[in-house]
Amino acid sequence: MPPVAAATEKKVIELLKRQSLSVTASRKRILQLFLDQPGALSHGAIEKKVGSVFDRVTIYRTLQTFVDRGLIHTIPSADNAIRYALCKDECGDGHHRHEHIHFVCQQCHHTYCLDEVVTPVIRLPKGYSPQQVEILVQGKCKQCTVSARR
Amino acid sequence: MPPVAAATEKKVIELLKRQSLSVTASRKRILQLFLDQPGALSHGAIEKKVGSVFDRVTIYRTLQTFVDRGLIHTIPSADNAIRYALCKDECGDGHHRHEHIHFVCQQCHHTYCLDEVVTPVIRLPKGYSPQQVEILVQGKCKQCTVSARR
DNA sequence: ACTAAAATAGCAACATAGTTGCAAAAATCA
DNA sequence: TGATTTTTGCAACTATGTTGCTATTTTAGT
Repeated sequence: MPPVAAATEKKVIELLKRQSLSVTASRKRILQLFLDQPGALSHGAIEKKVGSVFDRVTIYRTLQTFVDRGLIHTIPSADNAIRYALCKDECGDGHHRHEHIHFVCQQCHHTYCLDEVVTPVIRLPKGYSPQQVEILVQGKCKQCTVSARR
Repeated sequence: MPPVAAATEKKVIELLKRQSLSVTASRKRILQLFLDQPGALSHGAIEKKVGSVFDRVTIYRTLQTFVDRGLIHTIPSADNAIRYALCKDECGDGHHRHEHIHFVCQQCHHTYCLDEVVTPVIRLPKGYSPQQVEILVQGKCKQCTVSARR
């Protein structure tokens, strides 16, 4: 058995049905990509992984649908490439609840959701009404720190 | 006298010279844009403001130069449009020191640097070495909260 | 102030990212 | 299975960002 078990098709289909989404080849494939690895993916990365099996537009629309249904969430970035990552169960149709921070490795450029790190409460000046807080930490990830030590 | 005094050309030229940058029309104009208003600007917004006086490429390169010299900094976003804002004096050639958070208004889409709000220290799991922390708060800004009350 | 050297701007061409309308194909539901 | 609804693929388009090259401007030395 491989270290990271591949998501079974059954599981993927169940996830889609739970969101009352039609089960299509592109949705199955793209959702599986997210389940099979821990990090975040950009549209470009997905396009590379699935090759030319699906149209660019289909990928854009699939990602948008997943975001709308609360299956994945977007991660802001400083390099003009929006990344997407799986949501926890608390997210659903039309709403997202995320308390975790995002970590971007400056070496391997992977993006991680650090669920164990809770976003602190930010006190704003008068007049500003916060709705959502995004925390983006840049640095060196676990893997890259380890491999640098060798 | 207008409520917000326009940055004088003298001041702009001095700022550029302090960074040992050649004083050119585009640099003067773009730096002035930043000095004349409190918020952040995207490349697109700058392009609209300066009209077709300068080439798109020139604007890109000018912004990049300003970032390199520590005159302005980039603000990550969730909508794939990098914004730039003036730096404080502590930033310089090749390095940026920012402790403030960024606020994006979901109504008027302005981006503000809230210098009075200090970024909290984030404790990461083992293995992750943080280098820089970006905090992005979305919500309703002062202006929009006030005008909604009327 | 003039000139040579260095830096910058503009142009063209290209690459990537994202959107929209519409017709064809596929998925759902009865 | 067949009708209805949803999704896909295609074409075309807009926005965003980059690179190489040449012309122009700026700077610094005289």
